[in-house]
This record gives sequence, C-alpha cells and structure tokens, in this order.
Amino acid sequence: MMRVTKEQAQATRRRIVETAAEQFRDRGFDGIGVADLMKASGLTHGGFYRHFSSKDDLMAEATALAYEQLERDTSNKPIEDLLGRYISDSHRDEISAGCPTSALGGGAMRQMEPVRSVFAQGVETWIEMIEKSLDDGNAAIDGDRRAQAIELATRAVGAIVLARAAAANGRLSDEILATSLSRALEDVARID
Amino acid sequence: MMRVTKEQAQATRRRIVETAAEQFRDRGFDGIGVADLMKASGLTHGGFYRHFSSKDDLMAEATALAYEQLERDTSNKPIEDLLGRYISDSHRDEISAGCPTSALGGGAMRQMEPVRSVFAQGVETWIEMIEKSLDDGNAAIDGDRRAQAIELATRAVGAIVLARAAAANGRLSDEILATSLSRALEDVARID
DNA sequence: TGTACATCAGTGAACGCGCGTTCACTGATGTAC
DNA sequence: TGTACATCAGTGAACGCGCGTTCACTGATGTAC
Repeated sequence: MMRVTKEQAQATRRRIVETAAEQFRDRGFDGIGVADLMKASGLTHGGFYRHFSSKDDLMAEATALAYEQLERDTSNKPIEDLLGRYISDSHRDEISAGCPTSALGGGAMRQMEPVRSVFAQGVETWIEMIEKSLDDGNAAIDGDRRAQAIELATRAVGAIVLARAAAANGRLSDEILATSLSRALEDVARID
Repeated sequence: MMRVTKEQAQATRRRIVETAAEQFRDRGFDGIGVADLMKASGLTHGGFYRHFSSKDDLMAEATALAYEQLERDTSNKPIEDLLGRYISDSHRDEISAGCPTSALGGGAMRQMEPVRSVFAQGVETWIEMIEKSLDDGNAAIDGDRRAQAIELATRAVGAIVLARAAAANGRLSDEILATSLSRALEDVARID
C-alpha cells in the first residue's frame, strides 16, 4: 500500500483532522505531537506534510472542526437543553468532545494567527447560537437579546472552566456546576 | 561569586518563583522552559535544582503565589471595584499579572497532582473573596451569598476567557467585556 | 577571636529524549496517447 | 480498450533543536574547635 485513491486520501485527511480535534482538546496543543497524532490516525508521521503545511495549520483546521461539531450538537435546541448539556459533569469530564473555547480558548492569545482567528470566529458563532436559542423559545418581546446571549455565554464557559480548575476538589467542582446551572435556568425562566 | 548568603539564596528562590508566576501565566506552562526562566531571573539553568525538585514543583509554587497576589490585590474591595478590575481590557491584555484561573485554569485537569490541588484551592479562595465582598457591602439580608458568589465568579472568569478567545476580533472582544461588566454591575446593584 | 574544614548556591558542559520538519524512496493510481 | 509514463499518498530514516535533568566543579559562607 503506497499511493491510494483520491477519495481515500481525502478520507485520511479528514480522519487526521478529527483525531486532532479530539486530542488537542484533551491534551492541549502542546500536549500531543505530530507523530502521535498520525499514529492515532493509523498512519506514520512522514505523510503528515502531504496534507498540512505545518502543525499550526492543523491546529487551525482542527479547532474549526471542533466549533462545527459544537454547532451541530447545539443548534436548534431550546436554551434550557443547551445550558443543561453545557453546564454538566459529562462536559467537564469529556473534554475531547466538548467546547473548544473552554478547552483551549484561554490560550488563544498565545497562538499564531490562523488559530487566533478561528477562535474569534468560533466565539461569535457560539454567542449567535445562544441568541438564536433565546429567540426561538418565545416570540421576542423584551430586552437586548444579544446582551443576554453574551451573558449566558460567559456564564456557561466560566462554569466549565471553574469546574475544571477546581476538579481536584470534587465536591467544590460539583457545587460550581450545580449552582451555575440552576441559577442560569432560573434567569432564563425569568426572561421567557 | 559562588555560594551566597542564606538570605540571598532565599531571595533568589523567591525571585525565581515570582518570575515563573508571571511567565507561566503569560506563555503557558509549556511555553517557557527552565533555562529561560532562570535566565529571566538573572541566573543560569544549572542552579535550578538547588531550589526545586522539578519543573512541576515550581509550577505548583508559582501558581500558589499567583493566587496569593490575586488575593492581595482583590480582598477588602467593594464588589463593584472587584468586578470592574477583573472584567477589564487591562486584565484581558496583561495576562502575566492577572488571574491564574483564567490564564491557566482551563488546563488544570491536564496537570500532575501538586498543581491540580493548588488550582482547586485557588478557586475556593476566589469564590470566598467574592462572597466576602458581597457581605461587606451591606448587612446581609437576602438569598444565598455563596451561590451568588459562585455565579459572579463564573461570570468574571467566563468574560475574560471569552474576551481572550475572541481577541483576534477586537470589536467582539470589547463587546464581551463591556456587556459582561455592565450586566454584572446591574445585577449586583439589584442584590444590594 | 582566629583557624581549618565542610557545606552548598550557583556555573556551565553534558545527558537522553521527543519535538516539528525534511527527504529519498515505493508503488498503486491517474492520465495521455 | 490497452499501454507507457507521471503523479503523489504514504513510509521510515534522518535533521537540528530545545527540552528537563544530571553532574563535576568553584569558592565564599557557615560551622566546629
């Protein structure tokens, strides 16, 4: 097996990006190398540069894919579901399938340009999803939906980041999630 | 100059921890190495292990110091000041002097044990500081102060993490900070 | 207080290792006739 | 449709480099007498 159908090559490329999207969130951009990423994709490291011009290039693409997955999993859901899924034990614990902002966004300013822009675009998308979720729930009467969406976006991200930072103290971490979720749901009920 | 007063040695050690507390927040734990850290402290890398048993050891100590600095800068301040300082352009931009939770907390679960516990303790301290700030403001009447403190803690951390993740889009990043702060201040005014 | 020796903070060379990246090579796929 | 050749996805060895850590050494400080 050397050289492969164009379709197979495209599938390989996609597989690498999917693997990277998981592994980067799980271990951090610096926590996994090109060789291990290729091995986890069932390949050897040498072929990497047939698909990507650099690790940074893959970081940008993998992050973009992670935001697309977040969008797919979240859009067209009632705001209560959205918050319930985001502010949860399973989201805290399964970083590799979770929101890229909470997993990697804290270091976005340390990254090179292609990656930074992907994060900025992902944050905008994330806010718009919440706004849409608020609008869908009820025939828009009150207030500034955009501002409400931004507030809920920060509360959700903050809850997960804080719960992960506190993870060594399980009781505290759980308290942060439970309190954050119940107060967010109360406030959403008040809006609707 | 080889061998130095016990006081000087202690001062050197402190200087390394202070440098590390800044550099780790700025560049990330993986973003700066032992040799560069020692150079930034005016030393050569060889002496590192006279003071610390490993880089992880320093990471734990530096993070603990960063939380102490946060506590010093923040406690006994009215809640409005606390939020105004935290949710600000300068806090977003000057990561090296800012809150360790927003700078490094997202990766706490990827760290080894001494470090994880320091983050958990730091988060607890941070929540307690907000709770105290709420209590000081007015003679405790209503509601669950602890829950209010947790909510405000997540809103502050979330605002900074989101603003940093969105930094490549300056307008969006500023919008997140402005909206988060004004809504947090409104809610605090409602509580008091 | 003065002398002799042990301690140990700091130096700089060296260690093995894993990193991102490059390269010559392979051989089935894709293409030109 | 069949043949001849070019392309290029994937392999695995090799590159230079920076990492965390170790070590023999230095010489002023600290200590024992």
